[in-house]
Amino acid sequence: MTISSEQLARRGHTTAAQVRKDLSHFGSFGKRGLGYGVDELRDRLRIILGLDRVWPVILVGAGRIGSALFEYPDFKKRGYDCVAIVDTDPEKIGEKWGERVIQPAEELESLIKELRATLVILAVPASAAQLVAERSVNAGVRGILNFAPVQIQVPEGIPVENVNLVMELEALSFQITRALTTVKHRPPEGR
Amino acid sequence: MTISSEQLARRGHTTAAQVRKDLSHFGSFGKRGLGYGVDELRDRLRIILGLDRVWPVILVGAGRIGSALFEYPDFKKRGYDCVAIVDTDPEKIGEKWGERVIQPAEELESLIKELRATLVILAVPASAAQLVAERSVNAGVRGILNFAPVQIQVPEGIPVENVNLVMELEALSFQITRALTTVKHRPPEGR
DNA sequence: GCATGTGAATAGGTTCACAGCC
DNA sequence: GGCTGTGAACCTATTCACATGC
Repeated sequence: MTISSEQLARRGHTTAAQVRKDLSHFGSFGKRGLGYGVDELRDRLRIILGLDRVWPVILVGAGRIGSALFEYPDFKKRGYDCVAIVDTDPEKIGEKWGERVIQPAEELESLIKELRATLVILAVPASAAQLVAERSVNAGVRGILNFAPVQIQVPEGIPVENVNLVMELEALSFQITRALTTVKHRPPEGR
Repeated sequence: MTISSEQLARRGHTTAAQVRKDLSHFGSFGKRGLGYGVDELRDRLRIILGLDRVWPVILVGAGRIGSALFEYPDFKKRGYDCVAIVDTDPEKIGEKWGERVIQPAEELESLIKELRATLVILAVPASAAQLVAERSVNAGVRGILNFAPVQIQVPEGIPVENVNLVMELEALSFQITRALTTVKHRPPEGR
């Protein structure tokens, strides 16, 4: 089974040249005249993305966002293993989510170390995010997925990905507003 | 109260020159020798982002992601008004979330038209996302925030923002993996 | 004097177009 | 013949550096 850069481009809303350039950056694993072997491509990308191993993740914050994430269907399938959940709320501590029992937030550092967690998901209020991030990094975490609507400060070399609902909506309102303000289809100039 | 491009840059993890260039793209509203008036800057950005009006939003899917979004604290504050919630699950239809009653998904088109909704949030399974998107656009929606882990196809001119937990985690694993593979601090060459 | 706003210089990313290989 | 891989051309974005105006 094989797929061409052209077909990949259509699926990803991009161009064939772009697909080829991007892939070539990591080596050349297509077959000229044929395309890319789907299985080989999948396996190569798995390795490039670091998905050829299991990443132990700790979820901080057992609120609604936390539970939505925990239930996310592909989470485990894609190589991420939620090894612990912590929260500050005494009401929630001890509660069982699937296999996992919600633990007190004070345990964060020891859990990170014991379970060798490499990633944390911050599903906490904005006011708590910075402190939790610092504690996590000090305990040895290598990357942070931040759902709190604040820009957290971490040492260089620790990647942070931010997900912020309001900013996504703002991106939409901006584009819609701009479309209204701008000439619809600036005609190709001349001739 | 005034703030300099330098200060803004530090907060946004960027550079002063970048901040100035970006803002200058929309006009020049700083004071030389002083910086930017915080209030004026806020107001200008509100207008640029289209936040000087209320955007009626319909939430499609009353599962965990949907409820997390609905509870999101800044949602309303920032000018987004969730005017309706729909779901296909008969168990959920009729349930009350705050002021709103969950409505049957068949009503989607009529709700969009009646309530003049401009944005929809797709918090539905991947298998349903494309159809819901098409129905929404046909009914007049102007932008889509998609939480389903599929790339949806929409007519040109309809902005779509995607939020995909697994892809965010993959971005982290990629960066961590690459840091391990790459020279830590390629020394400045020469001398 | 100080920080903006902006051309000029630079770097980075995308598209073109075609040689190379299946 | 068909599609990849890749230099070269092109285009866009970032950085520099300084004239401008408070």
